[in-house]
Amino acid sequence: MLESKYNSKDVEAKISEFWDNRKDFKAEDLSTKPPFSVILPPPNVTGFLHIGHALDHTVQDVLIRWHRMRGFNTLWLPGTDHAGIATQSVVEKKLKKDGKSRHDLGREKFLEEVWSWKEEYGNRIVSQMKSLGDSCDWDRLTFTLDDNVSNAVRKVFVSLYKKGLIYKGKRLVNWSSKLQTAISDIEVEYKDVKGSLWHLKYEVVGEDGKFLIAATTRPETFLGDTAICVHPEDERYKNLIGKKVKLPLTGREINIIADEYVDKDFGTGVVKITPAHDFNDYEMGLRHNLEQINLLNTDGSLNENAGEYKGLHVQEARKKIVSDLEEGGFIDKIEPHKQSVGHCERSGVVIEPYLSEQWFMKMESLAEPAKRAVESGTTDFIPEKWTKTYLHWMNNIQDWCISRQLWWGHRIPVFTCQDCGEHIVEMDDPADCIKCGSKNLKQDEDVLDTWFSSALWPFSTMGWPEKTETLKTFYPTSVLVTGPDIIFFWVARMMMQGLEYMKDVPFRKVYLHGLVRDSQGRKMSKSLGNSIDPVELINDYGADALRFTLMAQLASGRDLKFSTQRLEGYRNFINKIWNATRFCLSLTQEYSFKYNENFKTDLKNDLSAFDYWILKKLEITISDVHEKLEQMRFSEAAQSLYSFVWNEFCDWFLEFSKLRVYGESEEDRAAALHVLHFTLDKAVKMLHPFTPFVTEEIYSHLPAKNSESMALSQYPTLGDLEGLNLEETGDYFNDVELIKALLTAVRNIRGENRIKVSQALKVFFVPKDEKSQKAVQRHKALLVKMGLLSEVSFEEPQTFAKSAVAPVKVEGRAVDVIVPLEGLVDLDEEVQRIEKVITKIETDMNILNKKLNNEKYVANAPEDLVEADKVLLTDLSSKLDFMKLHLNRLSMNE
RNA sequence: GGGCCCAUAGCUCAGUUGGUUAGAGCGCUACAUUGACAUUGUAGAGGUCAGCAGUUCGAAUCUGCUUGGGCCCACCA
Repeated sequence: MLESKYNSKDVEAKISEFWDNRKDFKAEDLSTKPPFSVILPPPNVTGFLHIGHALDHTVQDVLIRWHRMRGFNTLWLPGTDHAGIATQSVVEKKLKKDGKSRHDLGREKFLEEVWSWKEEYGNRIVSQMKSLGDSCDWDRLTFTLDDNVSNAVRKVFVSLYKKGLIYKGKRLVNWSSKLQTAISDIEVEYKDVKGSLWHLKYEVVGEDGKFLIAATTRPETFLGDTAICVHPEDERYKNLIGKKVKLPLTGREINIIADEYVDKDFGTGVVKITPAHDFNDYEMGLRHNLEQINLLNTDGSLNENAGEYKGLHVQEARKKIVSDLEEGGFIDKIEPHKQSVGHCERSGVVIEPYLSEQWFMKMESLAEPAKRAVESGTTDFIPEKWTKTYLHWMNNIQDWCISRQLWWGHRIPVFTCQDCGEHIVEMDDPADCIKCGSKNLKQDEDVLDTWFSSALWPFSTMGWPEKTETLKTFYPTSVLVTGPDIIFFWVARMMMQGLEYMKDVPFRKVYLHGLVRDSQGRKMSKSLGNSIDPVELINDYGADALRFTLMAQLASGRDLKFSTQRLEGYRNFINKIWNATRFCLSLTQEYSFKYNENFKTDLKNDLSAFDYWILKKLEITISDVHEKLEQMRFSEAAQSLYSFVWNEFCDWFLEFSKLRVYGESEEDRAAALHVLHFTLDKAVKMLHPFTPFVTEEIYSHLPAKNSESMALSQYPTLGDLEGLNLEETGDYFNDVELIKALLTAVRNIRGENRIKVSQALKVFFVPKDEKSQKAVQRHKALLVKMGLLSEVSFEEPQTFAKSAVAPVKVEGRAVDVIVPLEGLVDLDEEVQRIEKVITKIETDMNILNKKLNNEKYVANAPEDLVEADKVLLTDLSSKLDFMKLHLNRLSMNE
């Protein structure tokens, strides 16, 4: 027997072990089944699972499990990422505690350290993914530094190099002085910062006492100025072009040049030019052939070009230089200034434009096909709005700085001849120079940006460059599930490389979900301390509850605020399913019931109308869930299942069934138990992609099971209901709806009049037509029992002066419910209740009347709509009459 | 500066192509609870769908403007 409370920990442990011992989730390279494939965005190998992963993975797992159960040959390919910067930083931090740096160890020793770190923590995230229930093909788990991936990386690098798409250049790049490496444009995060605008005075040579004033936000860079620039048409300065100015403090002379880049109307109309430390100035420097004076060391301190300021860090140097400038009278004024400053996404430090030799990838030609693929709909973005973001970036694409001054990653496979300077880029490490034959070769020290290997992920993980069966079967993948924050970093680059090397897009659809925020809508971050640990949540509430919560909250790609209250609610839902199962199983045991899977519903007994009813509801739910999942409307699919299980199956059907199961008729008991189990089985199967653990456990106890694992059983389809004779449900279905409405009406009267449930009532159900008559007669016993009534009568009462009433109408059936209240309650309550009902009816009728009196509405609206309104109006009006009559009687009686 | 998104019950949100008499969960109130479940049951209260204007027979839904909030891109020293 099952425990009365669902114990998620025990069940999850048990199911995990069950899965571990089987190979249920293996994809088949050769199969006649239709393929469905997803690559898992590889998380940082030494990282923790965070709530964003939980969402991302649940979406994928729902899709994967759903397809697997529908007979697809599914591949969910898992992997982990070496995450160059992040991982290297962690290990360096650890070394620092022992007072060591990576340079103390040397490259080889250091890499050994990182590998052992990876060995120690690399499994952590994988087991966290498993505890979430990720049904990946774990045998295919790939790490970005695995040989086959590294091989693909080298192959692509060599190929792009030979095509001339990878080149080396001395350029201004974004430099993180903390990480001491170049980073790419998209790794720079711009933030608004309050700063100052210093107006510096440059003395014009030969014009006694005349100064040009140029403003700057970074005064320390004046040491690297190699020109002063004005607009060629600026009357104020036109005559000075070609002359020289003296740099403050140092007195070094630089030219006054003219360029249209300068905005005459901004500030003084004079700009200082520092080609080695500003991107615009760099361009200008190239145009005017200016000298580039680099002031910085790699750690962000000033170098020998800064003279006496050498060794100071930028921030300190700025203070000192400003005070020196002020002292020397070189500052005209200082204004407060708000500007946006680039920060290193990873380390948070201010990015310095820094002149250095780096490797770059030309992007324009690669971007072209990637752009077209999305424009033409070969790959679709969901939601569609991200298409714009993607295309905008593609249209303005810049060359990508792919080299990083790190050790952890794919080392750039370029060998340079130390004698003749030739670059050798081949698949195998060269022994000697192809040009001069020298053996004095040296491999580039840098590694590739982590995203370089990520860009190849969809095919490198499938065995490329070999023409593997995996690639044939599963490429392109069906859908990529990820967050919109990595459209540029990852999605766009996979599109480009996939098209370049596989000649096809890497995925047919890109589903972009929102961010998981805290309950106040703030981004989760370490510094705010508002991060939610999914592992903790799984421990406290169960993986199923967490998954269902995420799915129920995930709508139309917007961000979701995570609320523990909702999580609790869905934990309760899991428990509800558990207990419904417990109930069914206890009955099975009690009555030694044997499930026959070929059972048929049959109207041998009036009570089997309920079977028709729940099966019809099941049918509706099956097609609804299918439709919603097909459209990736996860919250709606979840909602549909939730209300079917709780509000239809548990609230009504189980209750109806009790009467039948505990009744005399063995035949009816068997019928009820069959439908109970049948419906439960289908419901639980439909839930399985969302809540794999509890459903798998339940399944193992069900008599109706037809495969060892629910994960491999068949997802419910409408076909499952064929042969159950559901065609005739119409009447029975609505009969049950009527019974439900009648019970609700009685409960309503009880509730509003505060009549205790222990107080049995006599009730008059007065049917208004033959169908209602039949339905009420048939289910009299049930109405008495479930309505907790003492007696039911179908005659109009002699006097219903002191009665509560409710007219009930359902799909062509109408019954007046009359409950005598004599001696039970204060009639005022009932008067109030009736008055409220009357007001509501009147408002509704007003709206309808207004509509129907509007000739244009009647003329323009679809006929059936108008017709429905007319019927509704008639109904309301008779209802109103009934209520008014009753109200009169109640009042007369006072 | 350019672009995108959001605003619906006290809270968190659903609401597909305009046709509703605007929904759910939580919370709240009242009552109940010996045979699945207190992680429960039954019932109730609660909304001028941010504001204004427009299109339409009809607007939470479409358009424009306003207000408030969020995100992305660009980077004028």
